[in-house]
Order: sequence, then C-alpha cells, then structure tokens
Amino acid sequence: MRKNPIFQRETLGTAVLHVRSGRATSRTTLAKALGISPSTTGLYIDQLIADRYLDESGLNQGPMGRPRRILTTRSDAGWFAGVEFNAQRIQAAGVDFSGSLKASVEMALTSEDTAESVIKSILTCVARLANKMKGGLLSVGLGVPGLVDAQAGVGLHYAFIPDWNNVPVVEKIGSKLQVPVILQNNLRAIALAERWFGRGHDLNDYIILGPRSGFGIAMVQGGRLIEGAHFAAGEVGRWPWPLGGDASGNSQEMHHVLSAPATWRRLAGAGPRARKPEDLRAALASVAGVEGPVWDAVCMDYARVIGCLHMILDTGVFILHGPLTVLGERFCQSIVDSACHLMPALHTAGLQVVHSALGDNAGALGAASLAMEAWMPA
Amino acid sequence: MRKNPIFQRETLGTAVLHVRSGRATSRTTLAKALGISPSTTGLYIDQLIADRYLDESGLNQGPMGRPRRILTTRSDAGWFAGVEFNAQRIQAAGVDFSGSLKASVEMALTSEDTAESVIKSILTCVARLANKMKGGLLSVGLGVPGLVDAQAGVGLHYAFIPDWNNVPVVEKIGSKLQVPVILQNNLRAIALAERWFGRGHDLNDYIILGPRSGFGIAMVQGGRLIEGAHFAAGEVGRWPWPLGGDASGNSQEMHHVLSAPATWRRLAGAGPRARKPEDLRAALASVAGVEGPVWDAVCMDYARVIGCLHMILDTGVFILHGPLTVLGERFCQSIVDSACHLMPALHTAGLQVVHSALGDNAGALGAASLAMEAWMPA
DNA sequence: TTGGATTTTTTCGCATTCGAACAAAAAGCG
DNA sequence: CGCTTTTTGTTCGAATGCGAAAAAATCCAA
Repeated sequence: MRKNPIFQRETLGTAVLHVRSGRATSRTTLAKALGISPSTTGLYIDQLIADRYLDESGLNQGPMGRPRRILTTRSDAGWFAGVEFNAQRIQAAGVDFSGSLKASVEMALTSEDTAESVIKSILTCVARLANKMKGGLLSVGLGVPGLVDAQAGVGLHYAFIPDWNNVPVVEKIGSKLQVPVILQNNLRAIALAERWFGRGHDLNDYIILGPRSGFGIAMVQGGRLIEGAHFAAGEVGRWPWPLGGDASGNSQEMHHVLSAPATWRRLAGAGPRARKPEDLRAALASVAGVEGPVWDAVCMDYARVIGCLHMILDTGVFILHGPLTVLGERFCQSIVDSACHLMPALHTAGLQVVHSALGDNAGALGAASLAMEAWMPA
Repeated sequence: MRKNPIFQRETLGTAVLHVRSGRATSRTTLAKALGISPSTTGLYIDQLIADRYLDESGLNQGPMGRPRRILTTRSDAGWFAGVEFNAQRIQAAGVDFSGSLKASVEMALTSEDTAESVIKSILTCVARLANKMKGGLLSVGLGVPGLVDAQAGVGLHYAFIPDWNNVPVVEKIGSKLQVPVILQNNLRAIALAERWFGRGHDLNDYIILGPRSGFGIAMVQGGRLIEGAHFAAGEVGRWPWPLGGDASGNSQEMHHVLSAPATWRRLAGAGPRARKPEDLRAALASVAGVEGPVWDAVCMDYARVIGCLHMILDTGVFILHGPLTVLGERFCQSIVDSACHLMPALHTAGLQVVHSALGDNAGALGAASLAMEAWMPA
C-alpha cells in the first residue's frame, strides 16, 4: 500500500453517513453515492476501517458477479447526543455510532427557568446520558424552540423563556463539552429525525406538521431544510384566522385555533377557558373515537391549511407530529378527504397526510440527527 | 508553460458565469468564488482567454497592493437564445456572451395553434434572432407555461394549448438546432431573469408574483428554485377563494379573483362578464390613479395572499411581474400596508413588495438566463 | 470441472490540483 | 528614490484523486 494520503475530513464524514443510513453498503455503491472514483473510495474505506469507524460484516451476493463486501458502522466508535426542549421539559437522547437510540433522559422545566438555567440543565442531561453510553461523545445536536440562527449558533428568541434572546448556545455548550455543537430549530430538527429514524428515509420533499402549543411547520425541499431569509420559515401559526382575515384587523391567529390544546378543547366540547389537561395525549386519545360535526369541523380546519400548503409547495407527504398523532390514521385520512372536497384540484395532486411513528422523543432524535450529520473524523 | 491540462468543463462554465455576473472580476476573487486554489484558477483563466471567451480589460487598483487584472466576458464569443411563450404570443430574446440583450422577436399565437405549430414557431423565432446576432448560437433556454419537467426536458401540461401534453420539447428543439436546450417553467425562468437582469442580483431568497391569466408564483430559496415534488410548486392560484374556502365545496379558485384581467374588471368597475381589453396594460394604467374602497379591497386581497406566503416562506422580497406592474409603487406599498394591518406580526418581519423593472420581455430574458447558466465550453 | 460472464475490488502509473514560496505591481512614507 | 507594506498573480515540486487494466470472487453453462 502507498503512503496514506491526507483525506478530506468532510468526505470521510459523508462516507460514514451513507454507510450509517444504509444507502451505501459496499465500496462501489459508496463510490457512486459520493461521486468519487471507486479506487479512491477504496482508500477512504481502508482508512475508516483502520480507524475503527467502519467494519466489514460479511458478503452480499448480487444476482451475479463478485459479492459486495458489506460495510457497517461500528456501534462502539463513540456516541452522539441530541437535546431538545420547550417550555415544559428538556428531552435528551444518546445515539450510538451506528445510529441506534441507546439512552434517553428527561428533565422538567418550569416558568421559573431562565436561559442560563436551561443551558445548565442541558449540560446536566448530557452528563447523565454520558453515564449510560459507551465510548466518547462525538458531537451534540440541539433542537431549540423559537427563532434560531443555525449558522451563527444563536438562539434568537423564544417567547416562553423570558430572557431567551440572542443566546449564544453553541458557544456556551461547546466551550464546556469541547465537541462540535450543532443548533437548529426544534421542529426542523424533527424533520431530520424523520429522515434518520422515521418515514422520511427515502423522501426528499416533505413537510412536518407540528401542532403543540402553537402551530408550526418544517419544510424539506429537494432534501434540504427551508429556513427562510430571517430563519422564520414555517410560522404558519401566525396566519390570520379565519383564513384571509378580517379587513378590520380584528382576526386572531391560527395558533389559537389549531394548536394541540385548542383542538382538544374543541373535540372535548370544553369551553375556551377550560384548563389544559395534565396529559394532553391521554385526553386527546379519549376523544379520538367521537365523530360528528365537531370532528368534521376540526378536520376541515386542518384541511384548509394543509391544502393551501400543498398548493404552494407541492411536497409529497405531510407528516403529523406531536400530541395529535394519537388521533390516529382516521384523523389524517379525514383531513385529506376534507381537503380534496375543499379544493378539487387536489384530487390529482397526490396529497398525503400520515402521522409520525416516532412518538414523543422525536425532538431529541432530531437533535441527535443534527449531531450525526455534522460529525466528521478528527 | 506546461502541457495544457484537461479542464473540467463545468468549472470553466461556472468561471464564466462568475465573470459575467460581475461577482468575480479578477483571478483571485474568482478563485474564492469557485472554491479552488489561485494557482489552478490562473490556469483556467489562461485557457479561457486563449479560447477567446474572456478578456483582460485593464487594471483595478485597490486601496493598496498589486492591482487586479480585470476580467470580462467577450461579447463576440457567441450568443444565447431565450424563448418564452403563453397562449397569446411567443417572445424571444438574443443575448450576447457578456449578457447584454441585443435583439428580440415576437410572434402571435392563436387558439388554433398546436404543440407542433408552437415548436415550429419557436424555431422560426430563433432563426430570426440568428439574423440579428453575431457569432454562433451557444445554447437555448425555453420558458414554457404550465407544468414542466425541467430535468427530463418535457412540457407536461398546459391548459391553453389543447394537445400540449408530455411534449419532449428539449428533444424536438435540440435535434434541430444542435445546441444544448434548457427547459423550465416560464414563471420560474422569470425568477432567473430577475437575478441576471433585475433586482435579484444579490438576493438569495425572493418570490416572483406573476398574476396574468391566472395567479402563480415562483420561489427562490437560498439561491435555488423550488420546483416541488411533482413540478407544481407555486400553484397558489388554485387556493380556494375566499381563503379557507367554503366547507360546502362551492368556493371558486383564487385564479378567478386575482388574475390580471379580474383585477382590471374590479378596478374599472366592469362587470364579471366584461370582455378583456385588447391592451390590458393600458387599461390598467388608466385606472391606476383611482383610489377608494375598491382599490383598498383589491389591495387587501393581494395582501391576504402575500401575507400568508411571507409567513410560510420568510422570503426577503416579493417581486411583482406582469401587467399589474403598471399600477406602480403605490400598489405595492398599499399591499404591504394592508398585509401589516391584517397580520400584525408582519410589522417586524420586513415584508417587501416591489415591482419588477424588467418590463414585458422578462420571460424571454429569463429563458436566456437559463441558457447562460447552463452553457459550458465544448 | 473448466471456461466464460459478470460484478466488485485493487493495483499502478499518470496528471490535475494544491500549497508554499516567489515574483510582480502598486501605495505610503520618510 | 529606496524601503516597507500590501495585495495579486505565477512557478514548481509534491500528492491526491482518477482511469484503465488487472485481480478477485462468484454464477452459469457446457
């Protein structure tokens, strides 16, 4: 063998990503995926195996010809941390080098919490994860609510933590942990979770619907996140409601009608002042079966929004996240039906609404995906 | 000098693009723009100058240091054709190698025209342009209305030409002209025109508003066009109207209310059955000054749509195209004001609406931009 | 069982691209 | 005018990545 060349760290990183995702299983397929020659790919793989990042795990016989030497990521090569939070809780996940969820941790937040205390709690969560994980921490992904400047690594604004303004999150966490830290809005992180752990596996265009305390969406177009010129893409919740608004300027925001608690209030027939139940998922599950005019009206409202979004962006699939997933398949199907009824053009447009299979820790998984996607060998 | 290396055609092409756009004016700045080393860039430039694509036109003294040797494109190195059409007319533009519009041609279409006859007319237009241009034709850009598969080079569907279904436009035109042919939806082509000839010069996120016989938009996010999973992104015109629709399924489409002719009818107080005037621009210009409740209502309707779009995509600027540009600055400003009134959150979101300065042949210019962007040396 | 056929992987020479040092061209300044 | 400073462009050896061909590993068929 010749003298080891100095490999491009980024190429090594993407090579690992392709192997981890299962999109590339052998040297040749990886060469095609990376767009570099098979010979060079061989050298890169040799290096990654020598450094104990990858492994060869047997052969894969195609219909003919020399069998592929299957490449896999070594699960013991280190781990990634993903942390997500909102006003109520912090959620953290530890993912091993081959991309399997191995540990998770949760911590409650209160209205007393400040930017400083949240940062501290995030560090505590990572430390707790570290106890449960083997090997070294490789990188940390953070899913942060509100407005986020991902490039600068700054949390710009989040309404539910009073002093969460221009918080240099990456700097603060990174200086403590001494590993790369990647920041993103939490809903956009969920979009990545869907790609690594959910249904987005081979989707390039999809939209995450995230009705929680508000109503936001995250958009993936051609495999990349849409962030917007001021990092505020997807703030659909600020649409006036009823749609189009009242010219007198008195209309409310969609947030207040299509959030998860508001949806529960409507379905449960609770008044607008009814206190939000402790366990929103359970409360929603208990009203999931009840069809009728109220159910139809709720579905119609979601259909109004989703139909409009589909017309603009022509994405393949809408993936429903958050508490409303407990309403199940029927909810999604009703939305599609209502939307097609409302906008006949949708009949041929292939509108699809599905609910995520990721469950409650999608945010942390998404954050971990950020960490995975950004990592590259030293 | 050493033996000439075999340069990457694509790199040569992008080098020319950077020089033409004025973003790179010297070897060093170009090196930075291309992301390759200054030494290699030097070799590339030498080659492009030797092949008479580029020229050195004097020096540019910075505040200190050796002056830059200014690079310019040679206007005599060939020309690009851009052709756009809709149901009424074909429009073609000839652009020289340095990106200046040098000739334009127009041809009327009628309801008699078929896919075949349109293709033939496009070829005629290019031939007429060729008479007016110097040098060889380098590539052709086509801005085609309706649904377009840009990658495959196929016009999928256009309602106003009966048999315009799955027309292999690139193949048909390319086999005749023997130069590369690039296809794109005409509104999306206009988005490129705005970048090369208009205000999009240093914008990475903007939206083209194209109210004509319908209402469509083209979106640029992070410097790239959004096409959608089925090439149908931007079909806002199919939103139900009034926004949100009527659950009974009887609402009409936005197309019918916010198209250019419909807007004229409203502003002019003409009935819904009034015949569209011959010269829509002139007709609109004549009602541009008349403010009042009708004017306000029209602006408010545009504001409803544009406000919603801004909330989703968080683009910097909306650029108004088509006949409605004659309504001028005041129209744009009224829309912004109405939108902010309707959605208070927009006050801080920096919504901007401007009208294009490109005039009526924006489509042909956009198509020519397609040609320019795709070209690379043989 | 031996010889294609087919596909993956490796070997090896070659050349494009890089990096670092160097040359060039100007401004500022005494 | 000569010196330093600053920025641009070029030279040249070194090396990363490529292509073609060879090797390897399997299936299939005679």
